[in-house]
Amino acid sequence: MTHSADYKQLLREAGLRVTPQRTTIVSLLSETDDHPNVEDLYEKARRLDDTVSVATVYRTMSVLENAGLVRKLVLDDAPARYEMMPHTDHDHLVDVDSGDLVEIPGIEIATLLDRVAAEMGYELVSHHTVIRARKL
Amino acid sequence: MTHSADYKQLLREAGLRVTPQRTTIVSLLSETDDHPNVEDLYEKARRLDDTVSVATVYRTMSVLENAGLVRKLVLDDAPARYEMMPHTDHDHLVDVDSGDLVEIPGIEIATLLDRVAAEMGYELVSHHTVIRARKL
DNA sequence: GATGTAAATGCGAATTAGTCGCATATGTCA
DNA sequence: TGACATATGCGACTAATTCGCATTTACATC
Repeated sequence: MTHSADYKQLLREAGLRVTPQRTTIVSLLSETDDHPNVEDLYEKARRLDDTVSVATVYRTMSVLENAGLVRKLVLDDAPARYEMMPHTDHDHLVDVDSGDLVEIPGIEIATLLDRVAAEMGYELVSHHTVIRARKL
Repeated sequence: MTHSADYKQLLREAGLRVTPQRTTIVSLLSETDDHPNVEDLYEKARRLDDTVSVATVYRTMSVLENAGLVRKLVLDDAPARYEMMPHTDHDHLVDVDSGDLVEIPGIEIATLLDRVAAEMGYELVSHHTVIRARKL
């Protein structure tokens, strides 16, 4: 359990205003293993601070995403999920039977996409890879 | 310009009922280079056949997708776009400055993802890769 | 610490993309 | 041709997200 001062620091360093709502949201997202959506975050945040509104969760996620602190995972037929910007780059795999979302470790995919973009005359800004798969 | 009988055939072979609306939609989608969304398709279809409704376009896209005739491209912050299922597999690159969507040719990406899934004990069902990039 | 100001928040209303229920129309198969 | 399942149009509905606006708050400056 990291001290909340760390999360405040994180916000400050990103040039963002430090509000209790943002601090709460960042700490929740930092200290979870899964990939919550806005509703999940809203409910958890509510328990810690009953002033936070859904609108703020949405706005905060957008701010954090723009600041490069969080990553938004857009799925086919479910609300977007979020994770703190991973230090170790990874992509995602959705188990089509269970709906589970698991991380694909490694930089292999990113490396390839980087090269592919370059070959097409582009500089890669970001990428989004979701594999849908079934357990063997 | 392909004869509409071909599109009817395509539907029939997929085990789907051949309706004028479906034929119109398939022909529009087959004969375009870009990746239209439902609204685009609806407007174009309307011009050819003023009975078609938005609901039918949505339903048709869903039917075609399930039948494996069409591929749905889910984007970050825009309505889904569609393309006829490509014979040559490819992924997509969005130019972040212009919003253009271009195709990434080749099977390199698919091959890698296939291998990655297998290494994790999964069989790949489908994948979705969108690169956001900027012209060099 | 007090204070001015831009930015953040809560609330509920609005918007957007997509789905659904139902009555009617139509494709398909015998 | 007739029967029946399926597709369609329409408008109502839902879910996810955004927005407008009045109020509050963070933070730079004094």
